[in-house]
Amino acid sequence: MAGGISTNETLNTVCFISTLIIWLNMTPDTIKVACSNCNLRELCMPMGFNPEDMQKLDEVVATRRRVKQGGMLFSSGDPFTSLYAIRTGFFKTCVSTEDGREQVTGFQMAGEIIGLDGIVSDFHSCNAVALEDADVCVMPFANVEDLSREFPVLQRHVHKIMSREIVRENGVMMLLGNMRAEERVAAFLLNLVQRLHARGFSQSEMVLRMTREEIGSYLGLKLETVSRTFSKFSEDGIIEVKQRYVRILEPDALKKIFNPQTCS
Amino acid sequence: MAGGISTNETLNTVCFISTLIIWLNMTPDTIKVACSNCNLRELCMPMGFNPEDMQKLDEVVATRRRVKQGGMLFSSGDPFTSLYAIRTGFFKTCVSTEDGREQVTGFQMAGEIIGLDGIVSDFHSCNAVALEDADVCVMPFANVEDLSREFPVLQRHVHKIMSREIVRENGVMMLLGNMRAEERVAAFLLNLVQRLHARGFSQSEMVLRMTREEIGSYLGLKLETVSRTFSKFSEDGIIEVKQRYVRILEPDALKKIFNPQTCS
DNA sequence: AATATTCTTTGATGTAAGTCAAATGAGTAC
DNA sequence: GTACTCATTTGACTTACATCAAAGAATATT
Repeated sequence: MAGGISTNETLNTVCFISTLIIWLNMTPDTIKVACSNCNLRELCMPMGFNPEDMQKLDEVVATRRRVKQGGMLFSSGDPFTSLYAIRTGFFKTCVSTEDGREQVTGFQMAGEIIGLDGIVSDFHSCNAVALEDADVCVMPFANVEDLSREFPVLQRHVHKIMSREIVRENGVMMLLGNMRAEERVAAFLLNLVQRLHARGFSQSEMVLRMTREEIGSYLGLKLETVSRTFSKFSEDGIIEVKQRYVRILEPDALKKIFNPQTCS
Repeated sequence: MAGGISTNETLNTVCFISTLIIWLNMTPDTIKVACSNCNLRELCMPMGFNPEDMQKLDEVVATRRRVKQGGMLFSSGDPFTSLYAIRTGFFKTCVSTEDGREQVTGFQMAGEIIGLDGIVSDFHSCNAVALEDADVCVMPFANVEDLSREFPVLQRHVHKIMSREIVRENGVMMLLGNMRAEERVAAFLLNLVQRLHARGFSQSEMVLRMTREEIGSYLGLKLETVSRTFSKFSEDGIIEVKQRYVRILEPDALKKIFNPQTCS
């Protein structure tokens, strides 16, 4: 596999309306609480169900939950009960040591599943913090397991989600263990814009939802190093940066920094 | 959670005979190919089955496979078919970039499961290399999924194994992103000896199965730094090192280096 | 037993990223 | 509009670890 964060994850087309809903940040009340008519379905649920099975699948989601910016969806030590599918908003997950050092372990956006860390011990081992106002589907894990036994395609889907997280973390280990600052930052930007693009957003522009310090924590760098690397890329004409706004001017140059081999 | 690699994973007692079997490196022919009378059962299988269910569970394992030292159990790009339960031997898993940089993502020993990386894409994304002659149980993933639907306790077990791997990797991210060389090496030694102890080996002595370079790759350090850190710990009277042999003289000192808070 | 090979240790030196510090810019509360 | 606060940028300097190099052990090969 390509080292670091995968930059060629493919995804079924996400229809325009779901993009609109994300942009307009519609309140959950305006949308029926059911996977069967959720526009993010293809992101967090398996595909290829007949209508009646799809309705049974709606039982996975018990409720919705809103989390304000800065709020915690769950914290380290909380009893584990549910997985969460992000409908809108943006999260970070992080672990911390007793002496207060924090490591961001991931950034999650619409359609992604969080809470998998809690399964092994029945307690969460990391914090999930909303970096903007968010809306999640609460999926009690007991429901997930019950329905997984009934629907092999859901079972397979759950396994794939967990495996994908393992593979993603392998990539982060490669980043942290082997790559230089510029490679890490390039990989981070490419991965983020790729995931946003898969959700119907621009493939060249984005507004970062996290601080330089949070990016640095994720990448094993200090915030000053992240800032300097952004400035460097900007001076080289590879990206345009204005605070949280980032535009990728030369995607190939970024890919080349991240992985010199696969680019001409 | 404590940052880095967990150092207090508990485990049901592993009976003396399994230890003996590992030590004597008995050939698989001498042992019936069945989980129901496997001495490592409590490490890789769920507990609390009645005898008839246990026999059905034997169907998970299709065959055994031997891997010589230096041999590959699977490589990046191989089609994914099975998970593997290690019976004897010691593995490393690693990912690599096109330009040849390698990142060791884990070291696995008897009773541990490898191959989870292949589920998401139906292809393996890492290499599993035997660091000593090894013997594994081949568990076709189709069998695992079929039986998981039948036995909720197996389903839960599979989920826990995957979640455990995610949590372990979170800890490694903390190590790589936040910790200094001494902390990383201390965490590594404590984690390794703890897992060996859970398998009936000494809680203070071990013979490393990997090179300094492999340890360094796992910890995001160069082999010289690993060697120097070992020498430093040795000079400080914390450990005794003779090549691959390591004896922990002051476990509390090691714990204190890894995590200053939780020790007096 | 001799030789080659691979692994480990140790020293000398280099450097990428960290640390410290100060200025600037954005966002928010009053 | 002014005063805070918090995030970001940039510069000057430091440092932990990497790199380069060479010698010494252990293991494998002949």
